[in-house]
Amino acid sequence: MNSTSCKSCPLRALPLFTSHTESELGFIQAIKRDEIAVPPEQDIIREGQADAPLYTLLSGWAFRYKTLSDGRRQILNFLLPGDFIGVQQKMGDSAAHGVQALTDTVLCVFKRDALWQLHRSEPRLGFDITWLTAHEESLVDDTLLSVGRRSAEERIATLLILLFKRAAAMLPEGGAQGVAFPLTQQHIADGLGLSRVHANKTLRKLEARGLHRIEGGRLYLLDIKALARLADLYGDGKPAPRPLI
Amino acid sequence: MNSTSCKSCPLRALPLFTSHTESELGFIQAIKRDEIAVPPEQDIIREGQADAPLYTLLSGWAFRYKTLSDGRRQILNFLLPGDFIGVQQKMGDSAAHGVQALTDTVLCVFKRDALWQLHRSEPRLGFDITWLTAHEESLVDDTLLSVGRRSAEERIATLLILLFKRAAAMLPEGGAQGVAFPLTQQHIADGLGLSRVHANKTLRKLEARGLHRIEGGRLYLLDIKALARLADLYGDGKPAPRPLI
DNA sequence: CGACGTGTTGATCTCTCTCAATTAGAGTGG
DNA sequence: CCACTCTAATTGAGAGAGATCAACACGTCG
Repeated sequence: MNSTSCKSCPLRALPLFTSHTESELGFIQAIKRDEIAVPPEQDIIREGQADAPLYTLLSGWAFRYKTLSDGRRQILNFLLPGDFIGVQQKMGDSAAHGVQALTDTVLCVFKRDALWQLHRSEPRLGFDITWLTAHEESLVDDTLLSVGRRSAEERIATLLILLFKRAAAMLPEGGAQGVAFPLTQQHIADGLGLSRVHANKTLRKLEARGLHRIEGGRLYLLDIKALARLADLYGDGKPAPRPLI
Repeated sequence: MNSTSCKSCPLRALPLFTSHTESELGFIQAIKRDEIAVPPEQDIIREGQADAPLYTLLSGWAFRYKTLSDGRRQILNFLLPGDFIGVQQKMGDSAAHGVQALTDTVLCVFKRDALWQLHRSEPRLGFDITWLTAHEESLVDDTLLSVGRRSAEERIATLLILLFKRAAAMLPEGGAQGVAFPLTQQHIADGLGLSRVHANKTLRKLEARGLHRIEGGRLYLLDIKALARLADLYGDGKPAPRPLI
């Protein structure tokens, strides 16, 4: 069901994406194996799964996670269209984390050794991928800072701002009238190292203060200044100016 | 002071490192700019620093960290010889995290655009680097799981085991008679999202139970089984077998 | 209509933080 | 060799953020 051609990939229209040469596009098309749809709740990669293929998220949301044997789950980061899935595992190795669809998703499937092929014959794409990988790491870094050092209120504020920005960046532009927001409170809790109950109480507290609103599967930021102050973010997530005392 | 030649790099002797062709070694040598020594406590890269070069840690320990404007600090991961420093930041961008030396360290310095040069002319090295980057991310993933979902005892047990393994892997082989361990309790606390006081109390509790000992800057694991049970690690960090209920 | 998942809310409980004070060790200078 | 200093490690006490437990509301779905 190799339906979409890479040349007409909808993601290419987004401002985030670098332009590709004909050769690069041709190469991508050549290593693309399939295109699959995955419904919400379903695992794209199971924890410990061996030899998972390489994917690209074409549409929908997903998340990476790890669990402990007694069921405690930590969401490592959320995946939006354009993100890679499965770069982490070395060839022939098993996955150290699971990946699960959050909404209805469509994925492009690549052979596992595509990564090496790509580095060899299209070094510029290879370079892009190491950069994307490094960038995904920086998202995890941000979450680790939150979970390790921010209070529940601060964590929620941080998550709302960062997810809003990522979701808004996928939009055609225009009205900051809220973005689609498919997370349940359980996902928020698991992403921030909180209990479901406490995540709920904190969300309600911020909502009552008029900082944001989540309704009908959409997220509206009503007081970005206040949220950013809570999150200790300056500008757009640039590192904070450090007072010397 | 370009003292060490890449050909005789001490790191190459380690079993962890893949062998390189003459061409690859020559290339690395060619982009290597310098070799510098950094004393403990000193920043290798400051948070927010623009245009930091690319480094490789030749000897000693370091760590990546982020701080909030009021001083709260989270250590993202620890760096041991062979690790890369500074791949995360895009060219011309500022560093999203700081890097600080933990012991006396020696670093190889590379031009910032070495990364692209390398991808273009030595794709196999480029591939290695994306894999190394992905691997570093998986270390952060592990820590995030700890900080988000493990109790203080479990976090400490996990950290001790994982650091022990990494440090031991650098050793010539032989006696598991403990490894050099340069972290203060403050570092442990900042790496696990705990307060210094609580990290201390938890360490003492585990030590009193005979699980480990830290003495004279060395770490000894006295009851790895018990530590691994606490950490919920099976074998060597493989994902836990999931009970279906 | 009952079952189920998600969201709410209140009442405890407890793990971890903060505050404070003390001890131990390493380094310095006289 | 000994006072003096500084930092890291300890330990106890009290406070608090967030967890757990328990009910209940609401919407969806078979």
